Amino acid sequence: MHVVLSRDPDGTVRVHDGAPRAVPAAGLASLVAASEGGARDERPLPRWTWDDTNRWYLGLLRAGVRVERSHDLRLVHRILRSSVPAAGSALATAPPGPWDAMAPTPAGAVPATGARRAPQDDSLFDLAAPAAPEPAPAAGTDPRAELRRQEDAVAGSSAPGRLRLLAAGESAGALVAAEMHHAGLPWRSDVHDAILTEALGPRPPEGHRPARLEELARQIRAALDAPPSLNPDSHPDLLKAMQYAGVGARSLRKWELEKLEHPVVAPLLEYKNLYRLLTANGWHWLDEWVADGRFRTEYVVGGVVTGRWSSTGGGALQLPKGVRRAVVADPGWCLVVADVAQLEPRVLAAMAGDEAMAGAGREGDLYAGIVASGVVPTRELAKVGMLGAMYGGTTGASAQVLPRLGREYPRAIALVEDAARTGERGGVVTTWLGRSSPGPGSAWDEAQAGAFADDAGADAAARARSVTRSWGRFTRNFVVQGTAAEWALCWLASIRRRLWALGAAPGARPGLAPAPFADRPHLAFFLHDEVVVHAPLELADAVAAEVRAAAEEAGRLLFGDFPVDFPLTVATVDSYADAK
DNA sequence: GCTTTGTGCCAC
DNA sequence: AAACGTGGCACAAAGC
Repeated sequence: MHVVLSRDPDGTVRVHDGAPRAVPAAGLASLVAASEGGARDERPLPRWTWDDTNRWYLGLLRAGVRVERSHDLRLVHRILRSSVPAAGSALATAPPGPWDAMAPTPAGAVPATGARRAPQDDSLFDLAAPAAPEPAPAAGTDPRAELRRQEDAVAGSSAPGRLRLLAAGESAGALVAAEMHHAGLPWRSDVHDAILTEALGPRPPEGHRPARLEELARQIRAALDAPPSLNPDSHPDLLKAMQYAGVGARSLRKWELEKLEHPVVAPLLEYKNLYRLLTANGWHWLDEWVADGRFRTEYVVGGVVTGRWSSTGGGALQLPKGVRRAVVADPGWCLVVADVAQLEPRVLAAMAGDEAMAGAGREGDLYAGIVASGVVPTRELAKVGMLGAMYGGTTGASAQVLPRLGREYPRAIALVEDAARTGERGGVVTTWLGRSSPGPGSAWDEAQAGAFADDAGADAAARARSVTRSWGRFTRNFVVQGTAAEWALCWLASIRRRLWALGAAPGARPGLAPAPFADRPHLAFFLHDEVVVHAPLELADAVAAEVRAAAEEAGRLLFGDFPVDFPLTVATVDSYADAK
């Protein structure tokens, strides 16, 4: 079942399964493709087991080869290393080793794996450029030995079933991340340029402000009676000028400026807004991150402590709503955009076994369900109340409704309160599937020590209290955000498998995506509780149905028969901006 | 000159 | 309303 891949120093690949063998690097893609193609016989497909998904899989994808299942030793090691359910294992108790030090392989460091080369790759130009060498695995990392340690740690843990699911989900997530990097997010540079030009004026020469910003800078100076030398990009200078003009702002934050009444506020807010567009997603961004009609970022699986993904490159997880108009499906294709409604409170309800809260989400909108139960008068209060419960809010409306939520949903609220108390005590909390939080670290220790020192004053005690509560908010949120991330991993894994099973639509027009996705629906974007699938138009309805089925499957995988729903909003659109 | 820190805003 | 979780990123200012 597990087929472990390793690489000799000379690049030769060793394949460890029933019949261990060595293959030249150039032969790997065809070997993997042959194993994946053998689905017609009864044997299950191999679980490709490697030190790092990017290192192996990106090359395979560039050779047009997809795999069904994998096991990412680096990612699973990280989880098991600190997982409380596996705390007694040899893996968890060993001194730090090379698997702990391993960083993810950057996509740029991975060359295409041999075989199935596209014709244009054989050009003289290509021959003149030597292929990049394969990135070397870390010294002292024997993948077979590590796999055994991981299997032992899981089998001997207090929750083998859950940890096994987490390992499979994390590994599948790594496949999805590599595939989304490979396929890219469809991006229309011309549309993006039109958005920028409409808002800012035409692209200015390097080092110059766009016309609209220049005009707003002029208005800002006029409103402040400031000299032409005033640069609105300089916070200290601008604040000084505003003070001089008696504006009364303590900072340049948007929400603070919005409270003021002064002629400078309107042009300044618009300036900040457009300046942000220019610097974060302007022409430079377009030049750097979009090529051949695709935006390619690097997803970092488990890049957030809670298990959420992060990304590096282009700020992919912060794409402003305003530029999503540039995300447009290829001709003859569409985007199926799906997001989960109120994922985190639903996950909380299921973890806590809180049937009342799960029931509030039965008809769709969970916050509306809370209102319908008579707990709070408005949807807005239900929402801020639940968010406050999960984030640790202590002020305002959120704190006001918390007691009523606690009375109606004692199990759910107790779960997050317990997680907070554990964190405040310096303890570790664990998600539903077994990812544990880091310890509080030296800042927490030092704060407590400070409060007990002989010369401790009121401020030291206050600081200790603040650090303590802050860590409690972290662990409170960790269990919910982390379990939501686990649900999302299972959702993604299921979507990925189902999309491939749909196959190519007969007669569909090929898109611009590279093999193996040129004629198949594929995941193109993922944002915590939201996915974008790029699909041939003919398959839009089928894709939507599979994405919904995948959400049901994810709920069952995590929470079995517990009656909790994960309803989706699904939209089939030409542009991402048209979803919801 | 360089790197680090602070500010502020975007996403969920 | 602006305190209440997780991040990435760009820029200017501060520090070396």
